[in-house]
Amino acid sequence: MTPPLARQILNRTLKRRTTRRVVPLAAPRESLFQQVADRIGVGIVSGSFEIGALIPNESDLGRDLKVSRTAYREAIKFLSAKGLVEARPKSGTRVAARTHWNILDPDLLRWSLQTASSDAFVRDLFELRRFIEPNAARLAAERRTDVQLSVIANALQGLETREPFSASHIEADVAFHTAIFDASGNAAVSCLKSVVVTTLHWSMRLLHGKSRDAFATSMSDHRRVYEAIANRDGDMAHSVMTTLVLAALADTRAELARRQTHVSTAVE
Amino acid sequence: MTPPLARQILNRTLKRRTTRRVVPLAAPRESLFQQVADRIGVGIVSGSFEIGALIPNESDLGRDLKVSRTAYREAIKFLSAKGLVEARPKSGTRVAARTHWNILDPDLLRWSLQTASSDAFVRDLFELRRFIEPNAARLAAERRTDVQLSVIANALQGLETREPFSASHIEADVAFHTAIFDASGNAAVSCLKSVVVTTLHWSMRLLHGKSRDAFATSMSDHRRVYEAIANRDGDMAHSVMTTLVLAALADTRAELARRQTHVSTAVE
DNA sequence: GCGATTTAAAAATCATACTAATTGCGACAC
DNA sequence: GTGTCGCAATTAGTATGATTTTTAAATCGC
Repeated sequence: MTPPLARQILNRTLKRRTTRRVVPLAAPRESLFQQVADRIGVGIVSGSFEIGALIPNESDLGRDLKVSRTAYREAIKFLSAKGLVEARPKSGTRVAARTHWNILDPDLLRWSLQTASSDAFVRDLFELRRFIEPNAARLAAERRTDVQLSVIANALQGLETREPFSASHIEADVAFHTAIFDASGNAAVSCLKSVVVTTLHWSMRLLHGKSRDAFATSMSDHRRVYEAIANRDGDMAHSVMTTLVLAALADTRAELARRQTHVSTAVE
Repeated sequence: MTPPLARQILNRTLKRRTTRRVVPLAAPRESLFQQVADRIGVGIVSGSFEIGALIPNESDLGRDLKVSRTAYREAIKFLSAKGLVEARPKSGTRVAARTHWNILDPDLLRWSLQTASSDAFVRDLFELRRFIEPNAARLAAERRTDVQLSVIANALQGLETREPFSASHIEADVAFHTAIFDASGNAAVSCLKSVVVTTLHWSMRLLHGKSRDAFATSMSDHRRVYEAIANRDGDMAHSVMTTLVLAALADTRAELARRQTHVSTAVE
């Protein structure tokens, strides 16, 4: 008895195979296995596939999705590399326990971003960011090269000139924080930049257009971080970045709480 | 022109396919694709495959390893999920740039552990650990349940009763640090436990049998961390854990420097 | 030279056959 | 009834060949 819910979700929109495939206009043409991996990945992260649930077996799912076993299996291997699924002969392929998930993996974070994430997960990621990013800023202040500094400077300029809450603004924001991680000179710390990028996207989406004075404060904080790094003042960089992260967290949590209240009120 | 070095390395010991496969006595019988993934993974992490180097193409490598294209391709997908390789038609499958590697992935860390890691990488991981683990200890102190505390207590007892530098001692050490991450109540932070585990293994391997007084200090630090968590004293947990990590880093770096000196002297 | 077109190499996908491992059930003994 | 052993069914794993798609590079035309 395969879970009908899962199958429905998978079935919904995935492109059907045609002998001569229609070229989607100006689409990047993601590979087939990757579409399958994305779909199942999102399904798992979003909770449509419950923990321990069976993923429809190779022949069934393959037939439903109109993809060959090869594509299906490669998707599964891709997911198993991220700890999302575990396959065993006879028993089948199951969604692994959450503790096995490599939730800091960039793909997983991207999938999380696509789903309504739990409040707890948002908190966890912001908490981690708070532990990491101020230290990354300190390292950047201590170790940056001039070239790296100029990359940060460029991003800051973009941040200050772009229309607030526009797509190009968030792009500049991502570039700014990414540049700091790159300048930290620590490959392991740099790996966590995707955590920050994810929280940035959350914040922007939630706070879209709200609190223009909070926005102004944030801009001035960004500039002060830049200046600390330019002056090679590690302590200052650490301190200002801490302020910046805490402010972002506070705004985000406040907005989440507000929505939560609205929902509860609406329900009651 | 395929890189002969890489092929030699891959060729060396991988089990040859036989119609009726010899059962390796008491071996867990890793799947074939996983053996291939491990082998290539170690090859990449260790630097035997240089960045940007071509990995022998499907038919060539498959023939050399005596595995089917299926197994080879699934291994490649597994590795690409960790950002180690990138495949493109016509140009082939290449080792991705280091910045694309997900070096915090448990498998990657395991592979790194199997190879002589660069001094810089050891430093990076210890640095990250220093940023994370004290904060994890603080969270554990603030949020632990009684059950979680008892797990930490058990590990501590193991740590204090086992023979120093024995296999079961390092096992208890890993259990202690792991239990603290589990008690932090933050899934994202918990994901980084493998970083700590890796540094623990490095330390133990390097310091095997040396500095018995440093060892005694470390034991008393562990106990103080436990007590802080038991007393729900977050600041204390943070502070003692910082001391503990810094001491471990100092010991490890001193030993690395000593060996480095010896090598240089020998060479000159 | 520069852009459009062709070409070829390699990965991607499909289909199918076969192998191996694991689980679960049922027979059997106690 | 309870436990153990062995068989059979199910499912993932492996192998192989054919075909399609993608893309880098070479070629051609201007």
